[in-house]
Amino acid sequence: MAEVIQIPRRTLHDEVALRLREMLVEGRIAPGAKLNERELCALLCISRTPLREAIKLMAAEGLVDLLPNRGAVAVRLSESDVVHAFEVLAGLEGMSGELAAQRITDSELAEIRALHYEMLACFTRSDLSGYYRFNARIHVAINSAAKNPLLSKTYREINARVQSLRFRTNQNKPMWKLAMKQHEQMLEALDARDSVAARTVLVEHVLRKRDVVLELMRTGDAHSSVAAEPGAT
Amino acid sequence: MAEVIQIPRRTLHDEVALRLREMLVEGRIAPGAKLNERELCALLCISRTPLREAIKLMAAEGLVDLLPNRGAVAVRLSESDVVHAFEVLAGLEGMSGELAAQRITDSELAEIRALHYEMLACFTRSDLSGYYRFNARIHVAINSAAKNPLLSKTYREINARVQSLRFRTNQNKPMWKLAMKQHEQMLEALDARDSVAARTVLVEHVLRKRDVVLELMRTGDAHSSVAAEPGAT
DNA sequence: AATTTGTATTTTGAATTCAAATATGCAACG
DNA sequence: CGTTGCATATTTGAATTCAAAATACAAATT
Repeated sequence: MAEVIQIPRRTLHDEVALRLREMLVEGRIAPGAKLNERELCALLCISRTPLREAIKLMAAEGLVDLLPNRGAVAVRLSESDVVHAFEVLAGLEGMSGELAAQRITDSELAEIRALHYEMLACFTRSDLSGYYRFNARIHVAINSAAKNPLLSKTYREINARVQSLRFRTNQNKPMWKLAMKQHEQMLEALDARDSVAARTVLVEHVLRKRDVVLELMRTGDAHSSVAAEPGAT
Repeated sequence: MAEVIQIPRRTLHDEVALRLREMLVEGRIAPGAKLNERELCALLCISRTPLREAIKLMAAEGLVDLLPNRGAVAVRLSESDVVHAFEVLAGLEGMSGELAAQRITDSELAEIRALHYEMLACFTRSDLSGYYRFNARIHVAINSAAKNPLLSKTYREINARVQSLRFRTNQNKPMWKLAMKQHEQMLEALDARDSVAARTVLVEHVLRKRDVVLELMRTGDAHSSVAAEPGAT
C-alpha cells in the first residue's frame, strides 16, 4: 500500500491569477486598463491579499506592469512589442520543431497525424472553432515531442502576452488554406525527422501569424473588448 | 519644457526580491531549502507581506517553487533541468547573435571591441574576476545589439535559473583560452555581419559552458554554500 | 520496540487594519 | 479662463491579526 493519492490543493492567489489571465485574454480587462484592487476584490469576492499576490505573479509574466504607488495596469502592446514577441516566438517554436523532429516517437507522431486529420475535418466543415481547438492541441504535442519542458513553458508564457490579440484574428479562406498547407508540411518534416525543414515551416507559420496580428492592429480596433471568433494559428 | 524627470520609486517587495535573488545566487539560500517566512522577515527586518509578494515574483521566474500550505522552496536543479535550460539558452543566445549581426551599429560594434580588449587585458593579467565583469558586459551588449528587448529579458530570466551554478565554475587556462578564442570569433562574425557564424559561435559558447556546469555537478558539491570564484562564460 | 493517537506549537494563507500616497473637487486669485 | 492651494476621498503598500494547516513531540497502544 505505497500508492500515494494526492489531494489537489490550489491556493486562492493561484485561482485568482487564473481568473485574471482569462479576463485579460477575453478583453474584460482592456490593455492599458488600471487594475483597481477594490473593484476586483468586490467582483471576485476575495480579500486584497490573494489578489495582490496574483498580480505579482502576472507582473513577472509580463502581463501587467506594476507602477509604484499607482498599482498595476494591464500591458498594452505596441506594434514593436508585438514584432519583438513574435520574433522570439518564432525562434522558440522553430527550436521546438527542430528538437521534435529529432526526438519524436512513432506514437507521438501518430497522435499528431490523427489530430491533423481531425483538424482537416473541421476545415472541410468550415468549423473554425473546432479547427482552433485541434490546432492548439497539435502545437502542444509538437512542443511536448521536443522534450524540453522549459522550452514549452517559455513559449507558453511569451505566447500568453499576445494571446489576447491572437484570440481576435479571423481566418479568411485563402489564409486558412495556407495554414493547412503549412501544417501538412510540419507533419511531413516531423515524419521525415527533418529538423531543418521542421524549423523552417514552424518559423514561417509563426511569422505569418505575426503578419495577421499586425494587420489587425493597423486596420481594426484590436484593443477593443468585443471579441471576434477565437483565433490561434 | 516637456521633459519629464522621474523620481525613482521602488517598492519594498521589489527590494526584497532583489535581495532574495542575490541570496540564491550566493548560496545563502541553498537549492532545495525551505524559505521560512518568519526567519526571512527577521533577517530583513520587514513584515511578511512584501516578503510573500517578492516570493510570488520569484516563483513566476522559476527561482522558487510554491508548495500549497507548505510555503516556498528554492528550486534545486536536476541534471536534466540544467540540460534543458542550457538548450533553451543556446537557442536564445544563438538568436541574439544572429540578430545582432544583422542589426549592430558601427558604434555598438566598436564598444564591444573595446570591451573585448579590456577583457583581453584581464586575461593577460590572469585577473579572472575582472575578466568576468567585462565578459558579462559584452554579452549584455550583444543582446542589446539584437534590438529585441523581450529576447534579452527572456534570456536574462532563464539565465537567472542557472546563475548560481555558473557562479561556481572556475576556468582553467586551456578552457579560458578557448573561451577567449570563441569571443574573438564572435567579434569577427559581428564585424562581418555574418549572422550564421555569429549564431554558431554563440551556441557553441553556451554549450561549452553547459558542459562545464554539468561536470561541476557530477564531480563537485555544486549545491554547497561555499562559493568559488565568480564565474560566467 | 514500533506504531498510533492526542495535543501543543509553529507556519502558512488570507482577512483586516493602519498609514502614506495619489486623485479629485472646489474655492480663491491673477 | 487658467492656475494655485487646500480639503476630502480614494487607493495603494505594508503591518498586523485571525484562522487553518502542518509539524513536533509526548503518551498510549499494539
